Amino acid sequence: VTPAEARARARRGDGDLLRAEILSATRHLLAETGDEDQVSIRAVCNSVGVTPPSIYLHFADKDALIYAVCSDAFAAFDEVLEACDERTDDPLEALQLRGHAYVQFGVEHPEEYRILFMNKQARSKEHTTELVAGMIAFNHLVEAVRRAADAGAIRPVDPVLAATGIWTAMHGMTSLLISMPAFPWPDVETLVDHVCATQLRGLTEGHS
Amino acid sequence: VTPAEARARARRGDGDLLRAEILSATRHLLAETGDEDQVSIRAVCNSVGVTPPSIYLHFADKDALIYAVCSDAFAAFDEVLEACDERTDDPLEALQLRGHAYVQFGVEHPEEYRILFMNKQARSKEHTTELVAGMIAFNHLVEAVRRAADAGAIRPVDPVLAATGIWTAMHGMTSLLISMPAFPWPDVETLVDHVCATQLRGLTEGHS
DNA sequence: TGTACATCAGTGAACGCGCGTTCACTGATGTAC
DNA sequence: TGTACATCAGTGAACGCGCGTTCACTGATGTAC
Repeated sequence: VTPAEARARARRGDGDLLRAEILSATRHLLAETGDEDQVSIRAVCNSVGVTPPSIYLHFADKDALIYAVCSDAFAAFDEVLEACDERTDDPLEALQLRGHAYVQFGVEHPEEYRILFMNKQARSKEHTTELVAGMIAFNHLVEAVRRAADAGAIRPVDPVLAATGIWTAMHGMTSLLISMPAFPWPDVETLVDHVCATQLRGLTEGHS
Repeated sequence: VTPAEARARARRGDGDLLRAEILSATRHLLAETGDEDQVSIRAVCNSVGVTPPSIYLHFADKDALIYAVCSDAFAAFDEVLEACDERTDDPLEALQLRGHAYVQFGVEHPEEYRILFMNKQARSKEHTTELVAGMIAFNHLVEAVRRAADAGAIRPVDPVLAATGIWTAMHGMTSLLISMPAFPWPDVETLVDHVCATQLRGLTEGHS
């Protein structure tokens, strides 16, 4: 990736520069290889142009490195989703926009998405922190659903249950698009439109 | 697991007995550890009470072993889903039953489900075969949707698109229940009911 | 202005580990004569 | 009925690999006097 030689040693107070470079290289490796298993300490070092032990000057261990990447990704994800609320005044349309943005983010950052949501087991110690970040994003969706319910746009269902349903439906498309690229998918936009529309129609039916 | 000593060498024509034992041990290891990465050739051998090279008398390589397990799981999965059609005459209820059965299978066989649908990359050469098995199961769902449409139970949507939507919605619940056990899930039955009902109501709306 | 010294950002080499796989073999089982 | 032999189910030991991590170190950078 990055030529392994380019890097010069940082100046005295600038040790943290390497930290940023390591994070960026890890992100790029994840995106390029599309496989968390290929993102080894050694591969990251090689791409930064540095030796393995130097990682440990900046991260406690490999988990801490991966976690830092994911935590950034989670924040970016939540930001993208929250931005949807600014793009419309119609709470129903806002939910639809969120759906599209969700799937799009996953498809564009498949390996980060995989780590965030398709991970096996927990990322041990940091697990709780990661879950908290996830709960914040999830609660934003619950609020968006509540706004739709308050506006009378959908039936007065339990917003948490409805949000869970919407989330799982969006995740289903996203994760399968990532995992099974060989499946004869319909056009992605068409699929997302259909699922969002069906989901929202199902939440609206019997009402206004 | 199985005591590593119990096994006696097979009789002359009974070499295939070991094959069955290996498959069964692999399945149990997957279920118990809940982690494909922990299912190594060595772990399987240890659990069967046999040495590593003997695996290669029965399987070309590790991929072939894992593939054999998955292929069995896929067949069992499809069978469970198809059985739902026998349990009712109402095509809409049949779809609902399929949904419940789908999620239940995944939750009860998380690691097989993970390998079948949450796998990273393809399982190389066998990939095509696996995809074919998946397509057969998927086409069964398409037919179930078509029956519902023909009976007038849902709007005359494109059955492939509708089936894809249903599949992704069921997969979304299943895979997240597997990946994120720490999330404060609502009662699983309630969730599945809600998502199935919403999905089907969305497909019915505007129609009878 | 010059020099001794502490600090800091990294390095080089090695550790132990478990993995999939291969190779030459062993020894019980059944068969041919 | 007895024995030589081919076959088959497995073994024991080793291979090379890449991994995360640790340890003692180096040498440039800045600071104190």
